[in-house]
Amino acid sequence: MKSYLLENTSCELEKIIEELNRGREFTCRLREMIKKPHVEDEDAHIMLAEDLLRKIMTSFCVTLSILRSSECTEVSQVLKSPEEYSSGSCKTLSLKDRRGRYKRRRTLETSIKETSTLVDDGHAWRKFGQKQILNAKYPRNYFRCTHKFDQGCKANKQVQKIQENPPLFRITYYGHHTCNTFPKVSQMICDSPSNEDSNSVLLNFNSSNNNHHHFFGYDGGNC
DNA sequence: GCCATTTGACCACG
DNA sequence: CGTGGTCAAATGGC
Repeated sequence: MKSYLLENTSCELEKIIEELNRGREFTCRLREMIKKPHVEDEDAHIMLAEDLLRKIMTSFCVTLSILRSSECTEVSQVLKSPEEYSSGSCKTLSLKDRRGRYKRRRTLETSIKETSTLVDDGHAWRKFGQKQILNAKYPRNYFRCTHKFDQGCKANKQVQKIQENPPLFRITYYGHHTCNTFPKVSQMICDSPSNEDSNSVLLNFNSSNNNHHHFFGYDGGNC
């Protein structure tokens, strides 16, 4: 268990260094561009510079995301594997016994949005739970990033219907996306009123809901 | 057969 | 001890 934590931490450190190096590289290139007094195609030159700027911002963004989300408690979540359970202090528990064994994350939301339309926010979410909440009319739905396990992305969100007429949903985001999967450019096909059932439509969210920073229309999904 | 969702079980936390 | 967050077997859809 402890070794898992260490491995993951050093892995994150590597990621951070890699990302910072990338940022430095882009910055160097941008500097070279700025140095050039005259260029043939000025428009292309500007576009290239903006592209580099975007990449630099992305680099910062990714680095910060990793740093922000690298608490040990969350790390242990990501790495919960069968081997982890069967080794070390965990005795030979039956599969059934393992249910619900986890470290609870900090209850520090990244952002809260309220919306009347549930449309795609560009990220791939995987529903992992639904819960009836005390004094709440509608159940709360729990989602994690699809890339939680393959890329260790720690982004989570909860979606809960607050009222029916007019429909209102509260979306609470936890953590930032550290996965490298770029969100698709959302088509913003809002208002699909046929989607009445919150249980079945919750994978489609509004891109205006996202909690991401926008840098020059940056199309990356890492922040 | 694979992958996503559903749903009851399990457990951390206040 | 109650509530809410997460796990994972069962189920469903493709």
